[in-house]
Amino acid sequence: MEAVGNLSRKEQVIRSAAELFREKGYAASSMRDLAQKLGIEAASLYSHIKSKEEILQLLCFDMASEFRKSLAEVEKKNVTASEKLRLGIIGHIQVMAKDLTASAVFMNEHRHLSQPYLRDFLLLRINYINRFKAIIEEGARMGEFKDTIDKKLAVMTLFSSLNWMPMWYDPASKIVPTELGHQLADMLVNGLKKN
Amino acid sequence: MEAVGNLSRKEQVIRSAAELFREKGYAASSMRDLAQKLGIEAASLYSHIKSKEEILQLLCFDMASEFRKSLAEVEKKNVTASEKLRLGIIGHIQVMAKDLTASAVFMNEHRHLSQPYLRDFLLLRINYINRFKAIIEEGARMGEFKDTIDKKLAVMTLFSSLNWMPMWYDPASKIVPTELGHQLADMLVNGLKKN
DNA sequence: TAATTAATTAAATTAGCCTTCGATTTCGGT
DNA sequence: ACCGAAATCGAAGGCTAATTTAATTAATTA
Repeated sequence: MEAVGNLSRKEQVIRSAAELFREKGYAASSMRDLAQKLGIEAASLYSHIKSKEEILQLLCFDMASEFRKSLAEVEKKNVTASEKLRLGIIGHIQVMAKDLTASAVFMNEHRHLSQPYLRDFLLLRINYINRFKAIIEEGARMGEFKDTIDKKLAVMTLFSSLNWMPMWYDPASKIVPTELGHQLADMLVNGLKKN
Repeated sequence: MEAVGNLSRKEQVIRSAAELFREKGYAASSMRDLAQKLGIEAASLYSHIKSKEEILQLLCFDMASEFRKSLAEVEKKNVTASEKLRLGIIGHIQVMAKDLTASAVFMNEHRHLSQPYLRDFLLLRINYINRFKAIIEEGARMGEFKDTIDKKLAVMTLFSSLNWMPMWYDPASKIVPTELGHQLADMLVNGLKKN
């Protein structure tokens, strides 16, 4: 078997699993459900993946890697904190938009990872959040943002807004991801700005 | 048995279940887990509740009812759209703060309701969202808010921010729910305002 | 064509699940 | 001390779960 058509069989399995996990949740999704989606028997899945959880691991850590790449690019730039925040938000949205299904799984199902994967995942996540928090703190120091606002509250509100996007955004909608990113950045960054 | 101490046995069951569902998710929580939390056998639970799902129903619809009550109060007031939105946000936060555990379950686990409960739940929810959307549209009409912003985007961003609060807010924190509501309302309403 | 590899399957394993049932214990009120 | 209701339990029924194993078919390579 080679990478026929577009997707290898393994990739097909993972993609179908992502859809299933998003719809029903990881714990409520059975390997039989998944097999049925692909028109094969549950046992056949195990030629392509090691376990149900391996699928979840691949989905979660691949998304995490994309997010980190995007943020690293933004951090390099030499711009104001407001602008850096804007770019970070737009980047985050674009990464999600590339795979809304995996994004939804990443966000809602990561807790079903077993140790030590769960711990690793949460460490990546807290690191990502803290880097956004650092940008907000810089903005406050530089006088761009109000300093009356609690920084943890600000960054958590930001991520809440971003992370729920895959739940309601319709890729067939008139508003394209880039435009969505800009509007979101407008709302969220302006909410932080002075005056 | 009467309403001894503070909580009836049934209320204890429901409260413990809420904690369990929040931690592990509904599908991954077993009735044995729940029984163990209470120091009894799984079979004993069925003297207090009809089924596992009944617990979820009670949690979800009780929260829904609280949210609706809060919003109805706000809608009565004769104030600007901005102020109405602020009050709506603060009310929503306060309802959640009264029971963070149930709020988290309400938000993340409602999809495991079976029909027709799921349908009813979603109808309540869309109604609630639309009433917030109406406030935002009023604000745009009255010139309080930018009209460049997509209304669906605005209201979804709002709810995303609000609904994730139970996931990160620490009730032992210095910032009290009322203050939290005010700060959140500041960030989110200012993000919508003109200029 | 023959050999090798990939993909699939049926069947079995092991384990857990929710729920029901009948019997038993607990306990406040009389 | 006794009654009745509430609470609990042990055992079992009936399912469904993830995964392993051994055997079979399909596809590719040489």
